[in-house]
Amino acid sequence: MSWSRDEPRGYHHGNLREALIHAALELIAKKGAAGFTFAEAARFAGVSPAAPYRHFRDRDELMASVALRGFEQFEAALARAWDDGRPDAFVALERLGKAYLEFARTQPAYYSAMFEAGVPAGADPALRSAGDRAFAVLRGAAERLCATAPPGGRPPALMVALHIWAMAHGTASLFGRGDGAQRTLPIAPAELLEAQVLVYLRGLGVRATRT
Amino acid sequence: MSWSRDEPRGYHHGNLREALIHAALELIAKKGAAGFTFAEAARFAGVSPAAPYRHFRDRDELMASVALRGFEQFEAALARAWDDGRPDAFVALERLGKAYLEFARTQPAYYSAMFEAGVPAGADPALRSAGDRAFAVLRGAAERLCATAPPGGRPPALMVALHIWAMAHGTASLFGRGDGAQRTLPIAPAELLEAQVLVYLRGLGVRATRT
DNA sequence: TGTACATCAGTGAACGCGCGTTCACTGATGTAC
DNA sequence: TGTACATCAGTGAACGCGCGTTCACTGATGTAC
Repeated sequence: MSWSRDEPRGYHHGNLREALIHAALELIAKKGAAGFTFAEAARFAGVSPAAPYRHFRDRDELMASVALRGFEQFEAALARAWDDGRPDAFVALERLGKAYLEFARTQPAYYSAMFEAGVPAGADPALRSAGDRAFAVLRGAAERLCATAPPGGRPPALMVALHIWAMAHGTASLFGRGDGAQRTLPIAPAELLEAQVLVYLRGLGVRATRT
Repeated sequence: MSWSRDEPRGYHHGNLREALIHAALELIAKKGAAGFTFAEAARFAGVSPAAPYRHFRDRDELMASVALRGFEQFEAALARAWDDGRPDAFVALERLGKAYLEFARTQPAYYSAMFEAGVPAGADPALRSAGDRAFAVLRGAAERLCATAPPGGRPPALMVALHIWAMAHGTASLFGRGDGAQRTLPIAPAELLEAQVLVYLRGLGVRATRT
């Protein structure tokens, strides 16, 4: 980790924008999305309190950049897990669900910047489209699943995608966050989500090819 | 609304504790759980900044009281909707889902104090048990639903209750919050949740008696 | 290759502000007799 | 019924603090010639 202040550097930081985003992540992870200030991010990055203004209009813009970065990482993680539905859609979907929870658990700072910090999702077009791209992975998975249903009885893929999103997000934010303060369960969140999705798929009438 | 400062009053407020909780709600609703301060709550209630210390140790304790109150209201709303499973468990469950979303939509301040504001759910025993009582309504509903399944094929009620909670919470926090900043949908959140729960119940193998 | 200069990232000092918290106090309420 | 007194909710002034934001500045980088 080369973002903290102990690295020697010259007058110019070199990559302050990046460093501030990392500082924000670190601070959000440590103290929650609420307790993180512009000045503190500057201090963490080892620059004067005026320096961040060269890169972000204000705290909100920095927060939006964190959320944007988060959506990009999130999309990458989900796409990697989905792996274009290999070897089949059901196995891949299970990986997708696990990856969703894994992201929420290991990257709580990103996750709360994306979904909880009150960043206006619709306002910033870049942020919106990054969110859309992440959702597109779920959407693609839903389409593949729906295509396995008998013709005539195919559920609408968009609806299925939204349902899967709601199940994953609900499970993640109620039970699967990395930052403690959560309910304890007699079962791991990943298993809870997996069972839930299996029941749901059976209800949809698509057949899992798994044993 | 008799909690704001314009009401004349004597030296003693009479019900400052209550007024501060209402002030907190109002401010959370207006500016989010993050942007609400102890001093502002005092100002809103029309008392000096030192007065709240007679009733709450600090901002966190006030926040926890808001969450506690929220869980009580939430439990009442859910219990009212469930109405002990009348006329049958499936009709009552649909009402329950609608009531869940309705609460999240119309009481976003309570909802975020309960689930998002970082109030340590496990720490305060009163808070924890209020949360448990609210969950017990879902749990009871799940038991009634599971009882309609053929013996031998009954799913575990606790799991079903957690699944329903995750679906409702996921739908509410992604799509159904009253404070804007949310994704827009081609379908109302309540319908989305209803469809999701119906698919899920079919997957469980319990039969809806509805047409 | 060297020099002059434009650009711009980061400085550091300064400011006003509102917050959290404390303190000795004041005035209302209720209770003992 | 009236008086004395204990209790305690709320006052208001005060404090130190960190934040957000501005400003004229300084020093590093890179480019034109």
